[in-house]
Amino acid sequence: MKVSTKGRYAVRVMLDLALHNTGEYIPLKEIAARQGITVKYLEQIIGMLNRAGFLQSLRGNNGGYRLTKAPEEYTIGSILRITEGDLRLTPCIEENGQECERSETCAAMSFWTGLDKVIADYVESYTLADLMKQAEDTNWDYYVI
Amino acid sequence: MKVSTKGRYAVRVMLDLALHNTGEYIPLKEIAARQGITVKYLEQIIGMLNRAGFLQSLRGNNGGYRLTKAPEEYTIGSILRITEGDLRLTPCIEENGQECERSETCAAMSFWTGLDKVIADYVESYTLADLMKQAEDTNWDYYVI
DNA sequence: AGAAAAACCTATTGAAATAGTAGGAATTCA
DNA sequence: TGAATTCCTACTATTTCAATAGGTTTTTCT
Repeated sequence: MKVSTKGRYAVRVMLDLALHNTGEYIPLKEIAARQGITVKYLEQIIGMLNRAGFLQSLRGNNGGYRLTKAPEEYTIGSILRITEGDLRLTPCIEENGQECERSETCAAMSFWTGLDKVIADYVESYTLADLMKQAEDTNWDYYVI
Repeated sequence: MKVSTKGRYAVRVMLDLALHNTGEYIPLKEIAARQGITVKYLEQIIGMLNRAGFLQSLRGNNGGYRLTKAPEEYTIGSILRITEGDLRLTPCIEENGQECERSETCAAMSFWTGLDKVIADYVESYTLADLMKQAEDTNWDYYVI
């Protein structure tokens, strides 16, 4: 019952791109250095974000990545869902909408679906812009973020 | 990012004990049959709940388990924590209170700790008594719970 | 006393998920 | 052409998960 490194790193990468956004493409090498994560591992993660349309990329020399939208438009939930998949803690309801066979008689069903809802509501309530604000409120740029 | 079967089964076992509570000891065999889970696997799970003081047990013929407290006194969170351990989704703060090395500069820290808090608040807000009510509101006793 | 029924204990196992590593192909720019 | 980059996908080691398994101990009933 943990968020994987992929999910956490995805948030860090997106935040890094948001904080260092100049309109130019930012090479993964720079992000990896700032974040202390290998380029190779980040390639996989940023690849998922890119294929989801969250980023624009440019190959070759001077290539890299940049955001396609304003930071306010990325909820943390949407970022996590790219790498973690569905964020539900229980398989009461599958992604295809199919319910657990016990659902008719399951007294815990509403507890679990309620739990999934508070999580979903929370992660949707935060955006990249909120995290940027957090970063700017602290002395983030004196450190390696 | 899923609650394990141990956690989910623990809730079902506790609810089963609460719904079938007569003051007598209930053998695991009965619970296992109702829940469709093997006795052997449930032994491990109920053992954890028992060692945590959530149950009274009696060995030997006519032995079994029963609750030690009133259903209102068991939060679902407390049950889940027995089998799942700490319910935090991220290792920002360890169980021993030690913080992640990045915590000083981590802009996502308050996001993650806030997420853990909404989860903790939610799971503490539900008790076994609430689930019993859910069970009784539906036609639970016509089915095998 | 003896048999049966239950809790109790802990090792083992197979499968899946996690957290990367690795090697190279394709693209772009200078 | 060469360097820097993205892009793609296979592989691997470790850990976690979900049980299974094989017993030992305790208690009650006959």
